Amino acid sequence: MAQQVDDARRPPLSRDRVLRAAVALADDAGIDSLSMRKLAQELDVVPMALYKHVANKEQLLDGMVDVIAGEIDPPAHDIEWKSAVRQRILSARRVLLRHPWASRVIESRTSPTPAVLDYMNSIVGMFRTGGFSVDLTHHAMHALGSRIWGFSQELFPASPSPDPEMQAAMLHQLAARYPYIAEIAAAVAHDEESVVGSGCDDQFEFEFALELLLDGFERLRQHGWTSTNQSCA
Amino acid sequence: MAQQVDDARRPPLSRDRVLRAAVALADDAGIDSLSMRKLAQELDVVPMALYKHVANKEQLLDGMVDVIAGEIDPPAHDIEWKSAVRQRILSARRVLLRHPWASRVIESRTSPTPAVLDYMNSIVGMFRTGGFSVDLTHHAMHALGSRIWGFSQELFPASPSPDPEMQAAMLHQLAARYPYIAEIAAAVAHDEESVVGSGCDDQFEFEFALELLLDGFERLRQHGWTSTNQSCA
DNA sequence: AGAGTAGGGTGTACGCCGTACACGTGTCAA
DNA sequence: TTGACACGTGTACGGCGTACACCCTACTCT
Repeated sequence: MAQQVDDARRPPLSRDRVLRAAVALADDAGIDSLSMRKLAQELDVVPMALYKHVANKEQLLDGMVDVIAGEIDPPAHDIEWKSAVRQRILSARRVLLRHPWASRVIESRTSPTPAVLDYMNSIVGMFRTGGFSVDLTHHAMHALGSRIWGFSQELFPASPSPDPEMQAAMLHQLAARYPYIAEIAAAVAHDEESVVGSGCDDQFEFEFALELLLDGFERLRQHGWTSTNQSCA
Repeated sequence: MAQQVDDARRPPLSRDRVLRAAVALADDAGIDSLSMRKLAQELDVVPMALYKHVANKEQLLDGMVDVIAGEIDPPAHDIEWKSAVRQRILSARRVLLRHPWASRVIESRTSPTPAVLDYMNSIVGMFRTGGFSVDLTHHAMHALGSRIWGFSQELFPASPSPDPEMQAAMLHQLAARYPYIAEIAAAVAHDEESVVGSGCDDQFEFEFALELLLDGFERLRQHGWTSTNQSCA
């Protein structure tokens, strides 16, 4: 009876509802705030109830990755391999920008889920139908690494820039010990005056590296590269 | 008095001793087993004693990264930029292979420590003295991303391969849903018969991608690439 | 010589976390 | 009617990071 009253307020749990709530919570509050207890609270349920739908927290995270993998645009057909790959990867990137926690979670996964395999399989397929050997495709996939997901490791994760004066002072201090880094920081700071934003243009950086790799792949393919007969130049 | 007896058995704590013990513990037991409590136990000390030497666990991890950054070989001089960069990065890679936990910790750091800045500064310097513009150097650094540290994101982190029969069965099942992935898996499995190891040759994969990027940088430099005048081909 | 002070190890306690386990309770099949 | 099953509940355990109050020692200053 009491449960029925509850049921009126909240639909019954399901694996899907749990996963979607988890994604929403991570989006809103950050991945560090995602605990089984908080998630349960969000769903108006006692923590242990979740364990009827996911085996443990690891599997919850796996499921969350699956959910967002499903948000990536379906693969395009009938276009040349490079555009197809780029398009798919940039779509993945858009998804990951909507879910900033996802990159860290993807990195931490220890074995791929079906949705992840589907995604990777489709990209491998693009190389293969684009005329790449199994060998070269294999190494290209490794070379792409996490870039397949549309993110690259940020070395300095966008420090919040204080007022310009402060910034100039810090730059000066930086220059004493790290002259080369300071040089770049200065150039970036200067660019900012024309472009908006508080750091590097991440999208540009990402696409720059992606094109560099794709062009490299193309060149190797044209030269009939194989791993036993290396001629990178 | 009691403390003096203790002192005979264990030297006094220091930031350095704490950090080294933390690195050793992470090496031996894995980063997941590294807790302030376990570390304190290892040092024969009460957990809170650590907090006189590191502000909190985050700073402990920062310090650990600094320790291993110090293990990277010093930069070489008087050789062309590409060899210098490659050499330094491969040295970093060797360090990281000795400390398998380090890549995950590095990724999780939120602001760079001095030793990290030193390392990055030296690599930036190699590009600059090698004739790269500030602009191109900047983007090259981003393109390298975590590869600067000698690791790349592994998408499938080396699943433990069971007996060959089992493996063949799994491959067959894989082929039904993920034909392209299976194709690669089959090729890798075949290679294994001649080469030892239970998966891809990580070192080869790493160097393949590194050379691809370095060659790409070189080509852009020769063509006088700038970010406002893009001609990647 | 005595008082004061700073540095560094200790003990206790709090509020989080993931989750094992035993227990309802509602639904449906036999 | 009875039993099985699915699923939400309640309690409890052992771990975590760390705040805070406390010593005890060594050293400085008068």
